Amino acid sequence: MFKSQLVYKILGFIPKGKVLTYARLAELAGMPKGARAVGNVLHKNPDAPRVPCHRVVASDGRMGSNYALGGPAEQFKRLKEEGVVMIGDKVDLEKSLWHPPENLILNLTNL
DNA sequence: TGATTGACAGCGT
DNA sequence: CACGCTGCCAATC
Repeated sequence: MFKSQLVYKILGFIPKGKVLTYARLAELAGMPKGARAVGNVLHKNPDAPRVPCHRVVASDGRMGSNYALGGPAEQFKRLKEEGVVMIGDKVDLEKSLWHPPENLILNLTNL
């Protein structure tokens, strides 16, 4: 059972206009220190089309460098269109960082 | 089975 | 404030 699957699932739960950092995503996936692992998993990204990776940003609020859908500019534009608050060329994590509901966390734990 | 990789995070300089 | 080094985890070769 690959944890990546759980990561993808969580990504699917992220509402429009909100983003999640790799660290937070990793934490939700059960890897408190596995931000890198998450990145690696997404890098392979066997389910690229069904995974909104553009809603995943780094802890600084910046997006991934080797983004696969068309580059950072594309991701940036898309986030902006979704309603994500941007500060310069970064994301305002204070306002656009998704706060996952507890029931969802319990659900993930149950998985 | 073991070693290396890779879309990161955090702290120090 | 910007840049660099180290630590971590899972997936892949």
